[in-house]
Amino acid sequence: MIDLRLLRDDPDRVRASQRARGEDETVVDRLVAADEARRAAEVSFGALRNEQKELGRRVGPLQGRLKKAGDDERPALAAELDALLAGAADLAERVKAAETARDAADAETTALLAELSNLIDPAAPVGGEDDFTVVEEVGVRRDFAAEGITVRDHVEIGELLGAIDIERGAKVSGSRFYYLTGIGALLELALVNHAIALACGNGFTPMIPPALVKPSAMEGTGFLGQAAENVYRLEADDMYLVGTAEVPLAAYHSDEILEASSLPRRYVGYSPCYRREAGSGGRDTRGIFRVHWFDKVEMFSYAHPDDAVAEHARLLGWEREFFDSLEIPYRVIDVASGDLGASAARKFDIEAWVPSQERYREVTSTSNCTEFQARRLRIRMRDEDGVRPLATLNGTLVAVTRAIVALLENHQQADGSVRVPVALRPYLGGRELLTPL
RNA sequence: GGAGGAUUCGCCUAGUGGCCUAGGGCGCACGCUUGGAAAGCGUGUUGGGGGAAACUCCUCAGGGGUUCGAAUCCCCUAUCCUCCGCCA
Repeated sequence: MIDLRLLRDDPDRVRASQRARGEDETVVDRLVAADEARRAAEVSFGALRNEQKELGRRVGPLQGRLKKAGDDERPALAAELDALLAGAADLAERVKAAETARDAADAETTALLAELSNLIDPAAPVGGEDDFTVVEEVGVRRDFAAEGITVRDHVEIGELLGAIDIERGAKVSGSRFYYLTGIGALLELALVNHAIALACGNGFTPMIPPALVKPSAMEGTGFLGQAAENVYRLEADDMYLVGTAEVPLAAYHSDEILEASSLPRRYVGYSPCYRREAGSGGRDTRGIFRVHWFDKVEMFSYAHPDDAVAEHARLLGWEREFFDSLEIPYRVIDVASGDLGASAARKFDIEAWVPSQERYREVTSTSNCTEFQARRLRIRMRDEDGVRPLATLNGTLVAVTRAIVALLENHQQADGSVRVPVALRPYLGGRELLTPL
């Protein structure tokens, strides 16, 4: 959620942000009105409650005097007490009514506030999905024709190597499921270990987080808005399967106040990710590029808001370092405003070259959520200026299935074998080549 | 799944219907003292809402209730602990 004070002071800025996202901007005016009503209700309740407390404070002493009073003053005191209690009873009614009104106004404001997406970073390109800007292209794309190689896609290579079993994935779990088998399974472990090692070397704390979370964690990270249709919900237990370790890593410090001096706090989580892929029917149906479940190593930072932009650049830097080490050509794009998630103010994707498709495809993504998630999850920091929300950022180190797609395809050889990039060899027992069975 | 117990300001704790407007200790911060430190003494130390401010309200795990008035009494929920059962 955004800061209500900012909404009051500069509603135009919020409207502009909603517009750039292609989202409803009328919510802004409704929210301004609701906030005003809430504050008025707060004042009435506070005043009445104060009156009630003052009255209440007089009851005790009066009862004491009545107890010790002689017969002559008793009737007068008793009458006074009765009058006091009668007044208090009447006041109690009004306090209760005012409290109910206050709570209702509060709930209304909170509900509207939850609808608002994060303010976009003015630096983000404006527009829809295709309006991204290319930041940089990195690496050299192989000329397979010149090498005399007929390009196989990852499904073919995966079969040759005995690395991916899609048919049996479908048999057991349905479409968009797979087994990683043999060298494929080892490849996942190698990628994960390599990623975790890179992160740990840069001061991240490794984490194995729960992949099943309560509604509050899902809501707090902003996945129950427009993204809700892509989330698996376990009806019987009112729990959610996470689509990314970002969820448990963000909720990890919910309701906490962190010392500003301890920031940035960096965690790297390895978890399964579950996505319903509603609305993507028919897209990327072949292979393991778009699946309902995959494993992922995700970086997560809790940062000082003033440091968030720099931290975002650092996360992107580590993502790039990882794909550099895999010797896979890629480009970095600055995602356009209309394609940002509800929580993100700005987002950079790394898109790896996929030879079989002859285009770049998303393999990682890093978002600066500024204070948006932190407000929802009540994560704050304490510094000289007091207590206030901090910034959260996340970035993929490796989404295993997509990395495998890029790796197998970019490093394939004429005979269907796959060259192992140097950086990965230590994690595969020194193997330099994956060969067909 | 069953039976008990617990949950108060970072930590420990007092508190069984009205001077609890939540007390004390530890820790922490600042000050006094000191050549410097320790000790000692003093002051401060949960968050949040409203308000320009004075100030005011909320916050004793969360939610409901009883009452003129709830940390305190009642009900529900959550989490943790102990024991039993079941399972790995």
